Amino acid sequence: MNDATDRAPAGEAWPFQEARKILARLARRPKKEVFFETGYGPSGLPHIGTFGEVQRVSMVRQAFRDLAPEIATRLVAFSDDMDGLRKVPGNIPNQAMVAQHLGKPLTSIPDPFGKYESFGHHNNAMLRDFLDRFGIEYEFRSATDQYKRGVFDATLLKVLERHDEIAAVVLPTLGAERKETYSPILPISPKSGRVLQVPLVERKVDAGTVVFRDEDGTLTEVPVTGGHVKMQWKCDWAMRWAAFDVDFEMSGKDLIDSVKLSSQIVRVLGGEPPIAPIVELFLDEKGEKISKSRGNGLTIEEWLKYASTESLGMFMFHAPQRAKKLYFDVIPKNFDDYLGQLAAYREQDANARKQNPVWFIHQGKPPAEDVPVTFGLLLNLVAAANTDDPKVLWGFVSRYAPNATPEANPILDSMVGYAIRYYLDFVLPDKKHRAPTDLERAALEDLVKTLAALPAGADAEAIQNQVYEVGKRHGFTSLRDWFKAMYETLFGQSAGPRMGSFIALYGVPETIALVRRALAGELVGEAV
RNA sequence: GGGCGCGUAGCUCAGUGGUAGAGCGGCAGACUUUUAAUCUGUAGGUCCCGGGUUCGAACCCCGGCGCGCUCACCA
Repeated sequence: MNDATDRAPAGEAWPFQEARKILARLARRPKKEVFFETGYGPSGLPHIGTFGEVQRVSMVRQAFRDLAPEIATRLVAFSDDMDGLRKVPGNIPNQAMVAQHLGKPLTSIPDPFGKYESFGHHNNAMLRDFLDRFGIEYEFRSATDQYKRGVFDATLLKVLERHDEIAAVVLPTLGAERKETYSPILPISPKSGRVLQVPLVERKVDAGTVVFRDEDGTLTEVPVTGGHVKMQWKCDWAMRWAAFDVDFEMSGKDLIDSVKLSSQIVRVLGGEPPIAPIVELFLDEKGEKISKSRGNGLTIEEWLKYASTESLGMFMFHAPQRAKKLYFDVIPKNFDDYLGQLAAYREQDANARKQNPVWFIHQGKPPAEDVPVTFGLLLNLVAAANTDDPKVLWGFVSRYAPNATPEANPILDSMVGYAIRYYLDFVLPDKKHRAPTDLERAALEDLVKTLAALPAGADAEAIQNQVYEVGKRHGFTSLRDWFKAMYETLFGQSAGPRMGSFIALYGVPETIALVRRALAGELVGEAV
């Protein structure tokens, strides 16, 4: 139907390669709309892997829209909020209350935070807030809602009908103990509300019901439709694939076996598995898996504190099938890679642009801003300039890029903000002001007088000369020591900016005040 | 045990069949009447090993070696 599937140029960006697989799937199963799914477990808050998955899927969607603009697409963020709670998370309030509801669907447990209709609703809200921050276009669906509204009913009845075939697929993968009680259908107790992992006593295909022993031992019959049962999770996944006819869903390497199993199950249900690429996991600095509970690696909040969403997108774009270390040092590199690609984009033709990461990151519409300095340079600059004031930092930036302004260069302006946060968190804590020696004290007092005597509007060069003269007058063996003394007593660092430029930007009266504070001993021990 | 990934400069890594690269670090220099920054130049590789395919292989195939992750209970 579409010869696009036949031309997959070597070296083409991976989202296009995935999109072509979707086109091939469509050729086998023609339909009007393509369904992209990302799934979310109920436990825990969104993390960097969550973001990576949804952003990467968006990139494939972007490529697909380019290949087949006539076909509608839908990206569904699906929350498995009907899952029974197994253990109480350690990071929530009201643990005792939640503990009373173990085994129940998350949407049947009161919100321990007291804000939402249920714990599940709370987690869903967190997830949506999270996704909304990135401007990613998606549609949210709740498992509880979909089960109850009967969206899955037809497929659930098919599961009931083909129960034994599904069990035959799953059983060989289970341990001996679990085999005894296994059923892909988990009834929800009408009495306790808990999701039960119990053997089914009877399956009534015609009636669409199952019979099981409830927790109190009484034989109970419930329909498989309308949210009275929940599917065991691998089957749940497969059932969803079948019910929605999902075309594309990515997953981490830890789910390789689950993808295989669910693919088999979806075939039993008469469906076809989606294109389901496996991506590698994120590793920390030492090459170990990033885990929320261990708190290693980098969180998404940390990344976004020091760099932009787009730079994170750059990280996510590159080689998803490769394990990547995610720790602080990779941020500047990805930021600068992003800026480099953004600059290159403007010079590229239409074909080259579609291989450029920024085309995917910005959904085909990257900004046109010219960013004259790199993030790496800014990080150096902010440490050298020794300031947390954006105006001062901008002053230094202007020396490199005379025409840049915060208004005309919003990306650069945001970089200034990120650099300052970096300064506050990494540079400032290491600052240690020391008291001046007698020699230095005399020179600093001289500096105050000299600066005060300067004509109004003295430029950086003139100030620099005067600072230098002060050093000469006070017999430093090397003038290097004089400047070093100023950095150590005024800034708490052994290195600093060119003094003339700094004073011109920072202000002569302000500098005098700073020196006086150093002389009075007010800076010693500050900002540790 | 199964699966997946990785192995390229001192470090971190790009590089999917066509002259081995970048950043950082090193060294030398320029500029700045300090430093940092900036700029220029430069050194540094058995592309893990062995075979194969090819006119041509870091890249594709086969076989090794090494490192790491992951699954096997639950989701």
